[in-house]
Parts: sequence; C-alpha cells; structure tokens
Amino acid sequence: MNEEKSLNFLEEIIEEDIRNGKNDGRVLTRFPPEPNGYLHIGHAKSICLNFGLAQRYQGKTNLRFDDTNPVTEDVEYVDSIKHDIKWLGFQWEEELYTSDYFDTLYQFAIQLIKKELAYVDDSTPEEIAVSKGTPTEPGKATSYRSRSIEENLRLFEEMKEGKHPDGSKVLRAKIDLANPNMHMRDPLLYRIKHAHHHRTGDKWCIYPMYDFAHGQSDSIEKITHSVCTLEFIPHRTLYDWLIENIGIFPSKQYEFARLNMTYTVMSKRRLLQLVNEKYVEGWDDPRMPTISGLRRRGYTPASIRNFCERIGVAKRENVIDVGLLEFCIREDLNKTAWRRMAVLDPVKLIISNYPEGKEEILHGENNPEVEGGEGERAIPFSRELWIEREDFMENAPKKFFRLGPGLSVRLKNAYIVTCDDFVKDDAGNITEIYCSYIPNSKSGEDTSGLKVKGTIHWVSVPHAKRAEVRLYDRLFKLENPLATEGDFKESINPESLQILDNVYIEPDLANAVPGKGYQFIRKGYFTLDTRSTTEHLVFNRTVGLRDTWAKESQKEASV
RNA sequence: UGCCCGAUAGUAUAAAGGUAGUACAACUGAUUUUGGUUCAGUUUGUCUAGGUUCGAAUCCUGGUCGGGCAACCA
Repeated sequence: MNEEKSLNFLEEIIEEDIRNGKNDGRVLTRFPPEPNGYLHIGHAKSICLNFGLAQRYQGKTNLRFDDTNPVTEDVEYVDSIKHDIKWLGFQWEEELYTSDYFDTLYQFAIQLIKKELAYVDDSTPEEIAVSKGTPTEPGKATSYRSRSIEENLRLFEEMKEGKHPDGSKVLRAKIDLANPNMHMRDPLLYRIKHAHHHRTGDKWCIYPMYDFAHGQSDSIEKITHSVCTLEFIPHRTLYDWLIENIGIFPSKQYEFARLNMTYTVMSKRRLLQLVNEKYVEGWDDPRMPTISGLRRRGYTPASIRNFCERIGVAKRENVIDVGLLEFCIREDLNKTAWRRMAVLDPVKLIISNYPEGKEEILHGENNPEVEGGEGERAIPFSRELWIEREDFMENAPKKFFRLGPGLSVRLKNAYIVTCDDFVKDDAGNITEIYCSYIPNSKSGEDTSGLKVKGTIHWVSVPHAKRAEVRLYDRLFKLENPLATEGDFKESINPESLQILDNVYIEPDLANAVPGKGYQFIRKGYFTLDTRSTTEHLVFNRTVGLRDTWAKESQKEASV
C-alpha cells in the first residue's frame, strides 16, 4: 500500500463522514467524565483518543462533566480531572456540565410524555425489575403504564416539586417491554433524589438517568462523534431512539475497547476502595494507575501520550502488558533525564593510596544522549566513597564485572581502582572495602592503558547528602487481580513499596527540581516526591533501568 | 440458553480479495566509562469446519471460545 500510517476504525469512520460531507465536515468530540473519582490511565486512552481525533481533523473537543448523580459526585474530582487533562497536554474547547442542561432535559421529558412516550411509574425497584422480564422472557406492563398524558404531566411536575419521597416514583420511557435489547424495555428516565448537587444546589430533587442525559447533552452541544467504551453498545439503540423522538441534532455514538493493564485494576470503584481502605496513600499514590499517581511516580505527559498511541484502538477486549508503559517512560527519560549518582545500599570503599584530606572536583555530563551533554556538573571526589553493596562480591563468579578481591573497576567519571582487601563484622557483613587507585587513569585523561570490564557509581563520603528513596513494585501480585476467587485486594503485593532511608546522593542532587526526572546511574529513573523537603529529600523511583544482568544472574542461580 | 460485540505471534495492532507487516516482550551478536542507550539479526501468528473465488486473515454458512446486556450507577 502506501507509507502513511494506517487508520484506526474511528479515523476511518470520520474520514468517511468528511468525504460524504456529513456535518459539513465538522468534527466535535467530547470527553465526558463523571466527577466521582480521579482519572486513570484508561481515561488517558479516552482523552488521547477524543482530543487526538479532533486535532487530527481540525475539530474541537468539549469537556463535559456528566454530573447526574449528586450523591457520588464532588468538586474535588472536578478540579483534579481538569488538572490532569491539562497536564496531559490537552485543552478543551468548552467546559460544560450535564447539570447545565437540567432545564432543557426536563422539557424534553415533558415532550415525551405529551407524545405518550413516557410515563410515571409508582412501582418499587423490585417490581420494575420484574416488569422488565429477563433476557429470555419478555417483560410485562405495570398498571401505571396506561396512565393518561394529563396524569403523567401532573405527577412528573409533582416529582419535580418535591411532593414525593425518594424512590416512590420514576419516569420511564414507553418503548417496548418485549424488546430483545433489555435497554429498550421502558428504561428509567428520571428518579427522585432529594440530594444536594455540587452545582445546582437544592434546585432539583429529580435527576435524569445516564441514558436520558448523555445523548441529549451530546446533541445539545452538536457533538458529531460521541466515542465511548464497549459496554455502551446496547445503549446505542436507546441513544438514537431518544434523539429521534425528541427531534434533536443526531449525534452518533461509537464504541471502542477500554484499556486493561496487567498487575493493576482499572475501575474507579475499586481504586476508590484502595484509597478508602488505606491500602495506598491516596489517589496519587505512585503505585496507583491514576494520572495523579503516575505523575507523582515520575511519568511524563509525553510518555503517557506515547503509550496511548502505541496501544492502538480497536473493538476487541485487550490487556496491555504494563511493561509497555514502562518502556514508554524509559524511552522518554533516557533522552531527557539528567544523570546523577546515588548509592541506595551503601558500603564504604577506602582508597589506601589516595592522600587523606585530599579532594578533587571531577565532572560528569548531564545527559550523554544529547550532543554536548547539556553541560556538566561538578562531582567531588575523596579518599572515602560510598559504593553499592551489590557491586562487591567476596567470591565473584567469572562474569561478575564489578569489585571483589583482586578485581578492578572504573569509578564512573573518576579513576580505575583495584580491590586489595575488605573487612567484615561479626555477622559476616562487609563493612569496608580497601582499594588502590591508578593515578593516571582519570576519566578524560587516562594514560594508563588499562581496560576494565565494569564501571560502578559512587558518592564521596564527606560530600554526600542523605536522602530517602522509595522503590515501587507492581501493586498486585497477579497479572489479573480480578481472577482470584476471593476479594481482589487479597492479591495486593505486600512488597509494592520499599522505603530506603539511608541513601547517599551526590551533592548536586540537592538542587533537584520537582517534576523533573533524573537517572540515578545504573539504578533507574527517579523524581522528587511531592512530600520531599529541603531538610528531608525524598525520591521516588519511576522505573528501573533494563537489567539484563539481573536476568542473567537469575538464570545462573536457577540452573 | 434471548439479543449484541469480538477472535491475526507471548501482548497489542496493521494488511479494505493478491508477498501476513509494525511495536513491546523474548533470544543472538556488535558497540559502550551506565550489565543502560544504540545498532544488526533470530524465533513466534490468521479459533475451527465447510463454501464462493484463479486466489480468502479479509466475503458467505455452521460451530467453538471470550466478553457484554435484566443498577432509581455512569
């Protein structure tokens, strides 16, 4: 074919519509969150889709809060949602609320009653459920189905006036109780809820149901392509029916498969449980798949947008490997993160032949991935260094390219050292490692001619700053936490958070900027936690580096 | 046992009747002052049975499997 990127099924639909001159070629999408929770990576897919589609076809996207259920909704969520969308890099055309349309919606309902297409039903929820029948048996009309237009009008008015208690009456569409699509069996349109609404206050005590609100809101805004997830497919018939019978702009609904990801859950209900029951610190806990959690973890907007691009869009159920998300953030941070050194599990290395009290200022590139390295920072060096405990082995195997008795390594940006001796405490733990350095092997001016296999990171003991580091692992032990017999929370990974409070970092890291990613050389990508202070620095590990050595050594061990 | 949706490497996603491709993952090797990066290469796929056709992942029919639908939630 040609070399253009192939289109996803939604792009094909839109291009077809444009070709046919539908809506005069206009494209208007919408992102319609309910403000009852924080946005997660699954919403990011929807956001990238809706805003991306509009951008691609010179259209616009409205942000519309679907706030028809006041008992679960809150302004806290409204604010977080707006913040997250902007942070992801998108700007909506208009900020709207379904509650803005309550008056219009009420008039639509009256219109339907007058056309004998809606009626007030006094049945209990149980009775209504029975009246709908089952998927294999048709439903039966309740005695209220034959009420006169006048009576329906009067009762509906009374519902609005607050003359009836919660749950005592509902407004139902009069469609077809035998329809094979359960959603067409006289669906509920309005219910009574004497509840305070975050925007309309106490003006209303009846609230429209999703089906009576969403499509009409789309229509009022003249949305051309209303994109939602698969579970709304059976609602589409009702969506079209309502629009047609009210006689308003024919918005069209299209459905795609929502995002699922391994080792996490993706429903607001379950995420709320994790928050309420304190399994995590909050909606923005770095282990959460929420946008705010990913942000705090150190994910960048670009990496998330990229992820959404790579996972594609289709109509089949899918589970994306969380490894792809990790790939996307590594890809981004590798190119942008400044390199720094930090020792997470310190052990002391003493250079016997380096003069006591001597100091040197060495230099290291900020970013080796960029021409010129984006400048460099000063790194103090001295006789005593912290190195990583795992970079020393008393009895090193052949392929261990680090330190051990008689072995040599390059100290990153500094000298080559050879291990001469080490000290253990009574418990058998290594406490000190003694080395000698090669004076003419200094980075950048090495005339020693020596070649070593390994390079390790380090921090000068007298210059080091202390920090807390938080390492995160997947929140759940199971690829699919919902696959267990019991509660999904039983598969929570008890080791998903590891706090290291004895980490030594190079002095320049005291200047770390919030929101910026750093690569701790050989250890991964890190970012300042939102709770970090100058007195107590806290870094979150966004993601580790790819580690083929860990894989290799694991293989050896299992043989 | 009603209706609706879907099925392409391990995971996603292309191929609009004409060479099954791409990304991630996995595996080899090269480069490397990060066991990172980069580069080169390898392995792995059209649910099934029929039919239409010169030719089927694609169209048709049956089956199988997976998912959804009977909230005063969205």
